[in-house]
Amino acid sequence: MAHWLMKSEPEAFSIDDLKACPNSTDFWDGVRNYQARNFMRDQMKPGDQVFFYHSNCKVPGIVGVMEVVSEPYADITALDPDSKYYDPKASKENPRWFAVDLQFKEKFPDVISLESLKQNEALSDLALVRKGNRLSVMPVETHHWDAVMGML
DNA sequence: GCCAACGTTGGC
DNA sequence: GCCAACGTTGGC
Repeated sequence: MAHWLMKSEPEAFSIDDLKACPNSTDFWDGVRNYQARNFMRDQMKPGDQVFFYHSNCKVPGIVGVMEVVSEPYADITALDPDSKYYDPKASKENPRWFAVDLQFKEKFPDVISLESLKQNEALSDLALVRKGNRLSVMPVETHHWDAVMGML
C-alpha cells in the first residue's frame, strides 16, 4: 500500500466537497501534468492512502486523508470540448490523461500548514516542501507519512 | 495581484 | 534537439 499527496484549490474542490459527495467518493480529474499522470496511471492502487492538500488559499496545508478506491482509468473530461480540462490531443484510443476515484476518510481537526511542514526536520526531503515544486500528485514515503500524522 | 519557478510548445 | 516564448502554479 502506497502513500500519496494530492493538491486541490479549496475554492475549486475542497475536502468538504469530497466528503459531501455521494458515498464521500468522487473522481479526481483534471490532472494535466505528465509526471503526476504517470504516478496515477502506473502506480496508484485501490487501498492507497492519500493526503488531501489545500493549495492557493489562506492557509495552504494538509487537511485530511482519502483513499484510492478504483483502478486508474481514462479521464473523460479530456474528451469533452465543453470541459475546462479538454485536450484536443486526447482520444478514446489514446486517452492521454487519467483519473482515479477517491473516498474521503478523515478531516484533521486543524490544517497541518505548509509552514509547519517546512519547520519539521523529518520532512525536509518531502517533495512538497522543496522550493518551486508544482507537482499536484506526488508520492509520500512511509516515514514522511508517519511524521505528518505525528503532527496532529 | 505579484512574480519566481517550472512545464510545454513550436519555430528553426 | 535547442531554446525562447508563453502559460500555469501556488506561495506570499
